[in-house]
This record gives sequence, structure tokens and C-alpha cells, in this order.
Amino acid sequence: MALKLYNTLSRKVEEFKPLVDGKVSMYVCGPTVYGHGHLGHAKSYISFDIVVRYLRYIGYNVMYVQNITDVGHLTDDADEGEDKLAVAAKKEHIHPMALAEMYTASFFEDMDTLNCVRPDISPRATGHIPEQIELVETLIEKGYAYEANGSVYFDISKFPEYGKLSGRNIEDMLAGARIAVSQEKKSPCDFALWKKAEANHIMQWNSPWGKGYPGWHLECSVMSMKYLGKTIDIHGGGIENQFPHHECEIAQSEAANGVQFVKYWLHNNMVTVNGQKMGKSLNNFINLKALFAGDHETLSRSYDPLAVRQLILQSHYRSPIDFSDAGLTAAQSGYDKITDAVIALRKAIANAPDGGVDAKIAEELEAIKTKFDNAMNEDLNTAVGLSVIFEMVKMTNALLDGGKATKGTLVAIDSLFRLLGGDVLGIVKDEYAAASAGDDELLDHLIGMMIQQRKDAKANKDYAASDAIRDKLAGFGILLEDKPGGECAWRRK
RNA sequence: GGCGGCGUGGCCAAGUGGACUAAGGCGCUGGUUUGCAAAACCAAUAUUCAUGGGUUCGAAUCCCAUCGCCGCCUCCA
Repeated sequence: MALKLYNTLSRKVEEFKPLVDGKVSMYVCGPTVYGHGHLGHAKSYISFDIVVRYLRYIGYNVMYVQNITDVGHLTDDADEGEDKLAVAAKKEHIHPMALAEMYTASFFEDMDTLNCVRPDISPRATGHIPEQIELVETLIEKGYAYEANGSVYFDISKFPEYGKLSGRNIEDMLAGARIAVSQEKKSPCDFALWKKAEANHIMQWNSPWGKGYPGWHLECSVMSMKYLGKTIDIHGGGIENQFPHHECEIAQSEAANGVQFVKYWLHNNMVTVNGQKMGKSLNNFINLKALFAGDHETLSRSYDPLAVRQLILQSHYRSPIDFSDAGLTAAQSGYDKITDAVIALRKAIANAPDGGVDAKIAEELEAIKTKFDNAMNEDLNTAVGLSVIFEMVKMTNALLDGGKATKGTLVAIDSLFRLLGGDVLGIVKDEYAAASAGDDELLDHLIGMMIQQRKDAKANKDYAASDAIRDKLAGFGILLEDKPGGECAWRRK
């Protein structure tokens, strides 16, 4: 069975067929770097991270480009207001490019923490000003754009397909009262390709139309074309970018090149916080660093980044997701359950009796993988994909409880955990920080002493003393687990 | 006003015409284990899929209506 993806352009789930056999070109709208990453970024980039990982898992050679927007978008709408980066930079008393640098680093850090694979290319908008100017020139030459008072606008009337992605028509939009009217534009729907800069505008470049800066849709068209070609397989982004951003990208690119810009348009849905829209202007967004540190008024604790990732994977990428403390706690519990099972499994491998893979288990693992593949092939049903991981957890725990599984069997299970849970879903790690021996040898000795004391107390039926030791360690985040046969293991919580 | 989505157990969430007497997670309850816990395992937890009609041999899944919620249309992932 082949991969199927929901294509916003056709509003249908379609079988995915790349332009070139075995290769996929994919562009995802990246962040505007004027603040730390937040939950919305997490949802979006984890969603597309899954797309990339799954495509690679099923054998495609993927070229993944995700831009960094470090200029140009305005605080208000396409034609008014200030450059968001400039506003933030002014507030922090640093140069806009220093601000962009800082938040770009922060963004990469957060995405690494969420275990998102790095894009192959992360092009910056400011690094592609000449290319953007070239595209504007091309559009003017071909009659799709016009200059007015040092700015250049795309002439929507020359591109009848405008609206095909978002299902809008120009008449309806003209009837709407919310479109800002500019004297320079022939039609209120025309959008800026290049904006004339006032003298006090920090970020500005020379152009054939005087000093200015690029319009806010231009960079994606240009960088997509430059690194992936005139027609690409997949373009992803948040659903709110469907209109106008992606609509404008299509207009610019297809007008300039005369060929289809993108085969498959993928859009992820939005995030709400406690049932309410999370928006920049609402100022209710939870930034990722605060989330990982538990440093937010609505959060009772910190959350493991991969538990956040798991929460996102529990629902479909095209569904909205609500973040709440309760939801995060539930996801964290589930994540811990998987992690504990995998750690226990890997520990057990060392002491397991030699032997090959149990035939029945091998068969079950095969069925599990098939179920996983089928779910993911249906427009990336990560919720079912995750449920498969939980089936493996159950299988693992049952086998470990039985204590008779061979090394070969356990290794086979671990391999599948690494493949499906690790390579594809990104929630199972290759290595976990040593929870007992190894690096923490000293800690292990010390806790071992406590465990021995507790054991002695228990032997004397001094349960008050033994429970006090357990409680005290729990207070430090150390959980004791009594095993059958009087053994006691410890792990961090 | 235009466009789109959603409403499934206490919570989250998959399923979108027939193996659904509805996956999975969290939670709760009972059991095994334990001195007691924790962890793990086993069992139980929706005769029902917002409501009312309709189509069909058959609907959570299709159609219509009603109610409720949400998003986009302005920067946002």
C-alpha cells in the first residue's frame, strides 16, 4: 500500500507520487525569528518532521528545505505597520539581525529538543534579496506586476487562478470590508512584492525601484525555486497560511514560471490553550522553553519535550489540538510508560538467555509493523501509529514479567521500537541517560547503601524506617521498585 | 458577510457505509504481586458515537434540519 496525503489543493486524500521516482522535494514555511518558539511551532514542525521521517522510512530520498524569516513581515497587515523584527529589536535595543540570530539559535535549540530532524537547508530571507528582486523583475516583465511610487504590486487581475488553494474568489473578497485599501494599488486584492522603505526603516536594500524591502510572500517562492526547482512535491505550513500567504506564493511562482508550483499542499491545524486560540496578538502563547522548564502560570510542572511531542502525535496533524496542564500530564504518563518499558527491555537483553527470535513473537512484530505502516500510509495517522507502540509496550512488559524471553526475541522487539518509535515517531531514544549504573556509578553506590539499609529495616520488620527511606528518596526524585525475590531497583522520576 | 472544521466513555483521541458487541492513551474501580506502596500484569469502565429526521438490506460513518463549539478571511505555525 502506498502513502496517501491530504492535498489542500484538491481537498482530497491522494496517493503520493513524487515528480522524480524515489526523490521528494519538500518546502515548509519556517518561523519568523522575532521571539522564542512556542507550542504552535511545536505542532507545526513536529507534524512536518513526521512527514520527512516517514518519507525517508519508506525509502524516499528527501530534500527538506525550511526557511528562516528574518525580515519583512509587518505587524499590522501587508501594507501598513512596522517590521516585526524591527519592533522587537528596538524593544531589546539590539540590531534586527542580532535579534534574528538570537532567535534563530533558540529555534534550532527547541526543535532539536523536540527531536525534529534538521532541514537539509535553512535558508534566510535576507540572504536571498537579489533573487527576490529578480523574481519581481520577471513578474514586471511578464506583465503580472506593476510599480507604484517605489513599491511593486502583483496584479491579481492577471492571474485568474488566484484563490484556487483557499477556495476564495476575488469578488467575494472585494465585497469584504476588511481588506485595507491602498491608493497605490489597482485592486485592494493586489499584494506587495516589494515595498518602498522610509528613511528610518532599518532593514532596507537597493533595488531597481529605490530603497526598499521584499514583500512578505516573496521569500518562500524564491527559496523554494532556488533549492528545489520550479515545481516541487510538497509544500507545508500552518493552515492559517493557506490564505493569503500560500495563495500569493502560487500566484507569484506560477505567473513567473508558467508551471505548477507545488504538487501537494499540506497544512497542519492550529493549537489552542485551555480551549482558547493561541495567538501572537492574544499574548496567551506558551513558549517551549517555559514548557520544558515548567515555568508558566498555567502549568503545574515541567514536561519532558518528548512527552509534548507525544501529545502532538496523539491527534492528527489536521486536527486542532488543545494544550492544557491535564492533557500534558496524561501525555507525560503515557510517555513514561513507553520509556520505562524500553529501558527495562534494553536492560533485560544483557541477561537474557541466548537464543533466536521466538517464531510467534516474530509474527506478532510483523503484524504490528504492518498495522503501523497502514495507519501512517493513510495521511499519516500518528494516533494509530502511537497505539501500535503501546501494543509493543504491553508485549514487552508481559515478556519481561515472564522472564523467559531469549536475547534474540528481545533484540527483535528493541529493533522495532527503534525503527517505529525512534526513526519514524521520534519518541523512543537510541540512548537514555543512565538511570542506575554507568555514568552515575557513584550515585548508584550511594543509593545502593540506602537500599541496603531499607532492606535491613524490612528484615527487622521496622517498616516505619524502611518507608521513611523510600519516602525520603522519593522526595529527591528517586523511585524504588521492589522486585520479586527481594531485589530492589531504583530510577529517576 | 465569505470559506472551512468539529461535536465519539470521566478526560484526550482513532475510526468516516458491513469482522464497530467503537483502537489507543490518561484516569477511576476490582484482582494478582507487595509488610504497605510503586511498577507490571489481568479484568472492568460508551448497547453507543451532539439532537431530530431521512437514504440504505445495513450508518458513528452518507443527506437534511436543529443546537453547540472552533478556526481562517489582518501578523501568527
